[in-house]
Amino acid sequence: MDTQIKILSDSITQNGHRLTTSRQAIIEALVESHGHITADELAERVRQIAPQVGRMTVYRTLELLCENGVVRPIYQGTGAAHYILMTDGSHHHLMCNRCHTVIEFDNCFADELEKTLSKQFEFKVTSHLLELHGLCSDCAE
Amino acid sequence: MDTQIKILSDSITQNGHRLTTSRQAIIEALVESHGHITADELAERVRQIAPQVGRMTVYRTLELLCENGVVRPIYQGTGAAHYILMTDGSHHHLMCNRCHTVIEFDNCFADELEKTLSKQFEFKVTSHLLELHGLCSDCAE
DNA sequence: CTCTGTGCAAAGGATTTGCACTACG
DNA sequence: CGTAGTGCAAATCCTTTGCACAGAG
Repeated sequence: MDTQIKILSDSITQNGHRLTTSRQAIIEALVESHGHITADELAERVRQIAPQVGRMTVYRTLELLCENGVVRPIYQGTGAAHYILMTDGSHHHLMCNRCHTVIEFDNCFADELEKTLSKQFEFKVTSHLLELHGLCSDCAE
Repeated sequence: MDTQIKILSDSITQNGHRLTTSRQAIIEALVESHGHITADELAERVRQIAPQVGRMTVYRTLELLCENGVVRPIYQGTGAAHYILMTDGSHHHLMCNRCHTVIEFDNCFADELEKTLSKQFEFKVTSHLLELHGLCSDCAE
């Protein structure tokens, strides 16, 4: 089984919720999309593998995954929330302030910082999101 | 003049836009709020110092400031976007996945990373947002 | 004067809620 | 069996748009 699917599924069962077939389909479609997707777009994808799943279930499942800290909604341009996967415990991207292009990158320098802050604020840190903002080469003219 | 107000104001004029009295009032109210505020809440505050300013102008000014990279909308809990100030070139906070409490902290370790990535992706990085996620002491039970 | 910015009202979307029904454990 | 989950439709809330007017340069 795909590691990400397992992490997302486990986050649901570990919090005392049921892993229904609808939720499984949603998780599967979400992982396949690699994130950066809106709830509606995800609902669309889910319908292709499980036509009976309604938009509402997608919204509610995403909310649940957000609570579990394995997914995070962000503003990417305008309008609807885009959901990104936090299953690796971190997510890093560059975002253009003008055209809202997103470029993901890998970097894991914040592990130590997580520990320090966990103690300082009595906060159980489980993941982080690092967004760098600026202008892409096109928008910088 | 307050440094943050100056940075926000300059971001408007430097991009060829006008610094009207409405925009000045919005910027002033935004800085006073210290960010983490919704557009509607900000409009409310603005009305207290400049009653003629409409909600629309607040939305449009915030959008402008986002384009300029000095403000960033984030999902903080549910519903409306919360706007945070990026006037220092960075913003760091902890956010609880359950109750959405936010704790800000200071840290500037990402400067070098900004330079590296700027070159690697031909991206003019001007600011960053680091969000650590997890559970606050209350929600961890 | 000209063109950007503003305000209103209405439109357009996205998200949430209420409720009866289904199905997992 | 009982409770958590689902789906629909409606409601609600947030954001955007169209347009005529005001104000800055």
